[in-house]
Amino acid sequence: MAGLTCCHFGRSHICDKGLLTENRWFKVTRKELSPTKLICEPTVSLFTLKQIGACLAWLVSEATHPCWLAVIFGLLTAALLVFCTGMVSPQVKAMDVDQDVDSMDVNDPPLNSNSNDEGNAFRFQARSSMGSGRSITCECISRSMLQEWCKSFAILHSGNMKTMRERLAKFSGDSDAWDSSSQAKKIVESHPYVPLAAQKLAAEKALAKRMAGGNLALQENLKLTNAHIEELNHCLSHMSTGMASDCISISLTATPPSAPPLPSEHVTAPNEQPHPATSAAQISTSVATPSSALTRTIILGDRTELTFTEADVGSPSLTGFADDIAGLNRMWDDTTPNWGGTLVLEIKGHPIPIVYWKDIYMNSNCGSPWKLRQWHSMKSKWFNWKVIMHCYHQGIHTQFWDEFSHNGEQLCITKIIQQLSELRKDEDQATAECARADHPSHKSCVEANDILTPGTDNHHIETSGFRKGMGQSQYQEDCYKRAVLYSAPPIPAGIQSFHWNPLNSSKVM
DNA sequence: CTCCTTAGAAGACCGCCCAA
DNA sequence: TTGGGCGGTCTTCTAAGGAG
Repeated sequence: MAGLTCCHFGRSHICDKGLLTENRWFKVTRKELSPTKLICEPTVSLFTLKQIGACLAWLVSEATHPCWLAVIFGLLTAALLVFCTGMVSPQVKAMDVDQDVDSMDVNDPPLNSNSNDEGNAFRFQARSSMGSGRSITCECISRSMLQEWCKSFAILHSGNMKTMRERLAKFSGDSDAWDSSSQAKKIVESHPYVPLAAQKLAAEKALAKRMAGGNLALQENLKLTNAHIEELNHCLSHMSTGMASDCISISLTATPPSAPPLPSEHVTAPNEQPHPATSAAQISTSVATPSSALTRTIILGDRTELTFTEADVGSPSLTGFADDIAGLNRMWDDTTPNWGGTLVLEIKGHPIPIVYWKDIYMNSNCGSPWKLRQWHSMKSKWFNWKVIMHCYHQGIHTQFWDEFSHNGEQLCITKIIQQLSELRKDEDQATAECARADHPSHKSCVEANDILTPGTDNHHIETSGFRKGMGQSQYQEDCYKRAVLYSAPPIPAGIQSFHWNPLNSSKVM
């Protein structure tokens, strides 16, 4: 692969020569696109516009000639025109029909029902004359609504939400009580029964309607935009010197694509042949991008080499692990035996361990940052997870809970994070004390004391070491060295390393 | 209904890096 | 040398849930 960039990825050091430390690879490449992926796509989708955006970003970065800037501006205008005139059709995915079914909010079990949602959902049985033996699934009902329903059914409305859900579900199983309730009638009326077959049929019709191409005005706009883009292409082909093949090639029609998009994936699992080239007809979106597209490659814990583009990376998961640290542990790192392969973030169907997320979303050491905005919104959470997992892996997990329990009950995640923060501060102080103790007589010790005393205005200076991205042990070493530098020139020969253990804050030298 | 607790989001802070 | 951007960490705020 051309342009391979050597970089540091998490705990591993990667270069084009191979694995340096652990079995983590992270490569940034500009992947040559296969000719089959240059086939024009038959409709304008959001994905297409994203591709155009990617092209423009590349062009801006490459443009050195004023004419190029003019072309870029023209393309931007075209993209805006496409978007603002409502010509953008949602990317058609295989799930579309199911999504339409779900949107009906009807009664058969949701097609995409997820057991994980059970905690927030309950089901009215409604096996009575009103409901014809069906059930109604209610999700995301607020506490106040639950209380209101309980009151209207003359059942207890105290307790937590789970209790109320259970009471309501139980109540709905009593057909006599259910039938005699006016509130039940309202609920049934607000959830009209539609058989599953009818749901699917309606969803398919809605999908077909969406894909039908719209009205004449839309068709006209499409033609106009096609003309604009063709014009731009013409300019590009004349202007480009040595880059004739890089022109943007887009064809717009209002006809639906015949198949889902071809992913820009390049996955090579161990002992597995690369995916054969998919036929051009299957490409729903394709822009003949500049001759190369930025990709990254990670080597997963099972040695699977996963190459992906920014477009392959979805939004960060909204997942929280407030009451499921064991679950976090299962999703954190695929090189540990705890890895559960749970799919929270996936790239090309591969579950991505959380430990990789930072570099996938953002790592600018490996090229330009991706998903910077998304990463900013989650980096704080990710940092907390990292700290928790670091501690969780210090010993056996029962030790973790021994430390972070109160009266036999496990602490909540907020408390754990607070305690870990306190532990870090204690460690800072211990390190500073250690340095001062090692060099008590130096004339600069007063300065060292000022700088290395937590709780003072200068404490931020002390903690900055850990902030600058080094691990905790590295930070402690740095902190120690800083103190030594302020007090005496050489670092004592005996010092080799510090091992940070939040549960046992001892310094190993 | 009110108060307390908690999780999560957002952004502030500060040092490091790097290009000009 | 300097200033802007970035990354890591911490703090604050808000919304939702729990409990009396």
